[in-house]
Amino acid sequence: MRHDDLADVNCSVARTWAVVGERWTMLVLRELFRGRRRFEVIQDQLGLGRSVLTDRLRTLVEHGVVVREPYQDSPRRHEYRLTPKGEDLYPLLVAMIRWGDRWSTDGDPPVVLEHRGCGHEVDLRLACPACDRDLGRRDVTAVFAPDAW
Amino acid sequence: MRHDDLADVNCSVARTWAVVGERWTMLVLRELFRGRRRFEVIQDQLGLGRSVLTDRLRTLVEHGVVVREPYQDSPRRHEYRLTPKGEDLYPLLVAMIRWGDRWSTDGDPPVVLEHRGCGHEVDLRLACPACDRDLGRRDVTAVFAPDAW
DNA sequence: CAGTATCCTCGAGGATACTG
DNA sequence: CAGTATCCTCGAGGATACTG
Repeated sequence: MRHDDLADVNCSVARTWAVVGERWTMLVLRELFRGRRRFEVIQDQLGLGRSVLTDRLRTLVEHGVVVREPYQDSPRRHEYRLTPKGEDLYPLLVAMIRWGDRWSTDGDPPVVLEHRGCGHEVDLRLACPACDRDLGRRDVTAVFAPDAW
Repeated sequence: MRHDDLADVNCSVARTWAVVGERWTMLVLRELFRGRRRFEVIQDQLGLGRSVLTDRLRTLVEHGVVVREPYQDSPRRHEYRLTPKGEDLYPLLVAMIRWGDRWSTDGDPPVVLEHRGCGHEVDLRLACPACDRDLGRRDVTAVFAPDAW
């Protein structure tokens, strides 16, 4: 199965993977969440190939996760910003950061996500909006559609 | 940068990516979370190459995410199960499923995660354990270590 | 600065046959 | 059943030069 074919599969994991699963994509998104919006800044920070960055950004724009907008004329310059669909990837990014922080073996975590002001480390929780209760993994059932992969 | 080099970088996103970022890995984990533990079952379900599955499982074992355990003798057979470190990837999987469900354009979502019994769709929330409050993205500050990438 | 174009290499993964 | 071994192809990404 090719990478692009993942988008056509009836599986939420695979479809999300089709958008964010290519190499560098999550790192590019990390930069965008940090507020970095310029091609050159992101390329400098990550050190990936220029043509790769061009491709990743174009893919993100195609999927509606990022918009490319001019911020000056003559010469025309563009910047990249997250759409609401892109902002909604924040929990996914947080899940990755939290897991990496929790299980990386050596020393201090590279980044801590703090509740602004309060200073405590934020948590990611499974909850039921109806019962207004936190849930564990065993409290959750996955209900598959008949044609789900 | 090669895939394996991501593990050595001081970035929680990159380190997590070093474990789960290869193609098929998240799908293999999905199968394990569904309770499928046999090589043949997973290979049949996903249709990936046998040698690829061998490699992905070995990598997961090396990272301590999965254990390989005998479940019968003569002939010796093994099965794969998540360790606590692996179980802790559940929020990441849920984040992917929720995003895919929310933003995939066509028709019914392939899978819905329900609160067992209650039947409502579960939610993934950012919270502060100290204040016991739900947080939005703007309530969170990322504090980077001096040598963070 | 913000890209695009081109070239090159290496590795990823599919297919298949084989083993205990 | 649960893998390993081998072969082959294609694509991913690095490096570099070029453009407006």
